[in-house]
Amino acid sequence: MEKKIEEDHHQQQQKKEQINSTKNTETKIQHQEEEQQQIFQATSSSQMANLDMSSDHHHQLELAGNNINLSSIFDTAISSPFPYSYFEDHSSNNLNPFIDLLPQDHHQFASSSNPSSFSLDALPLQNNDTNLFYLPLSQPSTTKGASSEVMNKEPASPNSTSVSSSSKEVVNDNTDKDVTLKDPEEGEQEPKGTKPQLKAKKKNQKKAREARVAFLTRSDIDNLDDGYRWRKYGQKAVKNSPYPRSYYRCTTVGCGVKKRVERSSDDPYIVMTTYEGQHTHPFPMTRGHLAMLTSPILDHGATTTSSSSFAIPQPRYFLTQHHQPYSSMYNNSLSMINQSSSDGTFVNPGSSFPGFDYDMSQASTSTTSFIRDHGLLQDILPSQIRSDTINTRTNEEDKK
DNA sequence: CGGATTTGACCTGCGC
DNA sequence: GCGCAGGTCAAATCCG
Repeated sequence: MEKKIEEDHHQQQQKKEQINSTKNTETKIQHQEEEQQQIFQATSSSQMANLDMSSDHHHQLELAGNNINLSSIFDTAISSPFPYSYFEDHSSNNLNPFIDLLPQDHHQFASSSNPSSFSLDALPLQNNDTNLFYLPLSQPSTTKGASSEVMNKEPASPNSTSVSSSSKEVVNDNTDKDVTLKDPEEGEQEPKGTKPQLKAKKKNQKKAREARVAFLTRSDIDNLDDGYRWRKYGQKAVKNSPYPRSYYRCTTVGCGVKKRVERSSDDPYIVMTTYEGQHTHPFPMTRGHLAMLTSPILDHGATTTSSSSFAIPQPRYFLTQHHQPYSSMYNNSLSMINQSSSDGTFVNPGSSFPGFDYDMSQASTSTTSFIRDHGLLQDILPSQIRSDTINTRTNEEDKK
């Protein structure tokens, strides 16, 4: 076992070195662009990337319409192109089909005539037949240990809520396989029954999979701090991947939210975090989590009263390295795909954003409240941005 | 000592 | 029916 871990680690190191050497040049150019700190203004949102879940065999990401405006998907302040994208295989069979898509040719995007208008219209849909969704993403940092870059960006405007805004509503998927979520009311409080009892219960239980949200994060750290407390309850080797998948549950009593964390086999820098379910409790934010909430920070004064905001999983590095340069912090890009039900519909995060539902309605305003606290945030954000966001208070803050 | 993590066993669903 | 892979359980272990 230990031997295997060592081998895996060695492989990882080798991969990283490869990455370092091959991307070094691109990264330099990237940094120059990043220094400009181009913030992409969010625009309208009415479309959403849609994972076609009508079949477990589908490994396709559909676009809810042909003219997807990327900002309507991510609705985020984007300071650099995305080098990677992530589409979770809803069948949970294999992430690799999506991982295979990760490294993208982002030249086309980079050469877009208007760097500040980040639209999917300009993005190559390299496979029209399957409606594969390609997002050019930013370059990775390459320094081991200090390269906890979050690729995810929070939506700049909750109004358009990144991953949201579908014309379709989520429906319970009773036909989907895997995952049977406990009733949040039962949650972890439920006394464990005997195995036959559990078995019977599982049999009788209608399986309704919660929508999922997947984050793609560039980090050396597996366990990204998203502000919630998680307890690891399992780990499994993933087929065709040297990296295991870890399973976590929210430790809050009665909250049945789960998350899976795994590292891309193709790019060991990439950590895929998939959330499932909705928190039934307030966001347990602490000072240290200020850094996670980039949405209002980047919100350019846009209203923060709409339905969605969420906590992006962040490497702990960011939560502890308070002097992380702003540029590097926001150079990172986001890839977040809302998961749909197996019937092909997809979630409107505005109303039910898995794992973040509570936050959506609260954090969208509450996050700004935390910005009033200039404590850690001061170390992270430029004063200009802070000043844009410190004017609102929320009920949640008042509670504290 | 209590909570968190590890890890092998077990369960379930799916494809062949 | 069998094998495989994903997901979960729970006892053992670790750790602060």
